[in-house]
Amino acid sequence: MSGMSSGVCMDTDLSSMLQRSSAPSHHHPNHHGYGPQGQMSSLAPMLDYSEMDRYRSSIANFYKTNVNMNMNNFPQAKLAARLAATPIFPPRLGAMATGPWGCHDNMNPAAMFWGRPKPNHHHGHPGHMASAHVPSAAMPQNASGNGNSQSGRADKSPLPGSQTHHHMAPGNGNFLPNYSGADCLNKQGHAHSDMMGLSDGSGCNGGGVMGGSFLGSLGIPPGVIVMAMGSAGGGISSEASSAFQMTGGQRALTDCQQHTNSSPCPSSSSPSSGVTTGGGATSAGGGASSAAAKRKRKRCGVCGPCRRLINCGVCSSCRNRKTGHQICKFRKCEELKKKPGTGGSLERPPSVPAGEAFRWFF
DNA sequence: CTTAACGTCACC
DNA sequence: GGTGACGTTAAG
Repeated sequence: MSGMSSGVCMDTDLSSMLQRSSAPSHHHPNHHGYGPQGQMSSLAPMLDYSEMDRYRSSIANFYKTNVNMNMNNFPQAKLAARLAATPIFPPRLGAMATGPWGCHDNMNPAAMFWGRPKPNHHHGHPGHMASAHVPSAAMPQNASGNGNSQSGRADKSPLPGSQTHHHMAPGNGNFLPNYSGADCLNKQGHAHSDMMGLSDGSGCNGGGVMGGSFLGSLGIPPGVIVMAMGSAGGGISSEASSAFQMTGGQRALTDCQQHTNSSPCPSSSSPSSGVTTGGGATSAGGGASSAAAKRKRKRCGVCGPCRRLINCGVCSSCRNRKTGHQICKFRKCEELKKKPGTGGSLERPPSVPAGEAFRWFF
């Protein structure tokens, strides 16, 4: 963990910008008028969208420029740059700039590009969590300031700037307002108890993981996202699919997402899914032999780490990607961490009950 | 026991 | 072929 707390204090233009402009949501949702159920009784007056637009432009620009240095190492950064300029989510949906830690102090541009919406009160705890407060700029409405070619995409958003959608992320950005509750917020937010956002999010239903990501800011349970994205026919799918592939176009979430017509990810038995936990459905030949079955397991796709979309950029696996050949430690599937033999036939983490995802969503 | 490195596989 | 990721194993 040493790497986590050290050397992650950003002193970049971005951070300074954020510190200056971003309101330090001080982790107490209620301070912002959020009801315990995520209702923002009085948020609107607190949001200054002109400011948000300003930040958005800044962020878009930031990623288009500064992040380039890390593009190679962090493909996500590319996406971040793109997303910073591409409104795949409804305008004012509430953007995200929380780092993978779901909290502050991750300086890796690639590792911090999703986040929470910027609470707009310019007072509070300036030193605290300010650095990660990339404002909602990550989800521009039109990225006007950058000559961005996709600036008009906001119109395509499936959820047009509805006031009912733009306030997903109270305070600390781990928000899942309606189903996680203040308890969760408190747990993950201020206390930093879930800085890594691993599946141990227990009461928070894994919110920590997605909480650090843009999905979390949708206020939709992680398990639902995949389905929602895919099934949203007229929805976020096209751009969102890119977002989901930010892990390098690999398998984690994209596995789920690719099967939009079938069952949702967690329990998907889709042939090519590979999300068959412990089901060695991987071998191309379909050898189906037990040996082949345990030959190479795949990520469950539903546990906290699996739902994490971005590499931390600081763990040994990330740092030694070339030699280590390992996935980011914080994205390492919980299932794969277990011994193959150990009856850990856990289909999904306790936090993601089988049918719950649908219930959440509907 | 944990971690890092290597071999190998899977996907593009 | 490049890249990401899992399995294995050696080192600490």
